[in-house]
Amino acid sequence: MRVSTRGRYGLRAIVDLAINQDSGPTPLRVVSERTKISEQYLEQLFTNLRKSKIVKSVRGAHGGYLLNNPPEDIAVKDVIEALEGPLAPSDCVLNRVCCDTNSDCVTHNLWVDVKEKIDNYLNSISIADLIERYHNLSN
Amino acid sequence: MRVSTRGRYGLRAIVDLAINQDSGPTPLRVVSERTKISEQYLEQLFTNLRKSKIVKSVRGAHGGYLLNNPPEDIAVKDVIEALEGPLAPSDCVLNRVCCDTNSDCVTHNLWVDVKEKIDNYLNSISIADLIERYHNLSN
DNA sequence: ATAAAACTGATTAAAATACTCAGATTTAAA
DNA sequence: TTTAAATCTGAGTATTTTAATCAGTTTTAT
Repeated sequence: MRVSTRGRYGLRAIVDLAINQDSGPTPLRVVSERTKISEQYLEQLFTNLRKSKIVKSVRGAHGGYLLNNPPEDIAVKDVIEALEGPLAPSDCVLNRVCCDTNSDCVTHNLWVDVKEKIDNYLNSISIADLIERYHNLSN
Repeated sequence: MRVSTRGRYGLRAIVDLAINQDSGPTPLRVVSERTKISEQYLEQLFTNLRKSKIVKSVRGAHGGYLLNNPPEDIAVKDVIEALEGPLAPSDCVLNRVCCDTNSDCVTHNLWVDVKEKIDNYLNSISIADLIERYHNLSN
């Protein structure tokens, strides 16, 4: 039940962008320095984030990435799904094929419910929430 | 965010045992026939289930496995943890090392909270619940 | 004795993950 | 108009994890 590095690193990168969004587009070189995530891996992740409209890019010199929406309007779930696809504790949650018994599976609805719980929670937390909660800890 | 086949198969096997618990110890050969899970893979899984006291074994001819507690008292979480270890969306939930930035990580508490949500839910559902809900569907 | 079963530990094949590499394209600024 | 900084693209690779098998040994009812 792990979230892969794609999702975890990508989320940290988006938080980094959010914290520094006032100073114009941020190049991945800078995100990489601050987060210690390799620039080339970030490039791969940002391809997905751009296609999912989480970020927009500015090409060429002095370019970089910007959040497409204010941090309050970006849910953690949006970021994770952009990078990993739909969350599924079991494949059967997506394709309905649970097991090889040719009967309805006793555990199918459990996995559907688990997905729903996680989806709801990750959808209820925004990037702004993450940053705010983090700041409150230091008080 | 997937539960591996260990957890998913193991859970189905435990449900199978629960449904047939009145007829004495069930050999894995029979569980294998009913669930279509390979007997050898089941053996591997039941080693963990026995060590975690979810099941008890009866060795020798006419032996097999029995649930160690009534299905009402076995939580789905117990079974999954026996087979996969503690659930952790990110390793940092278990070992506290989140990222390479040498500062507290903005996302750490998110993963702690996600673990807690899933743990609580899986702990609230018993094997008896699974079976009951399944039967209610067929009405 | 024999057969049925649990038990043990090693090994292997396949899939997923976590990256890196080698460039091509775009664009601000010197 | 060259240069450098950046995004963009698609492939390639090494590692790790997962899923499963294999080859036995031990226990016990009949």
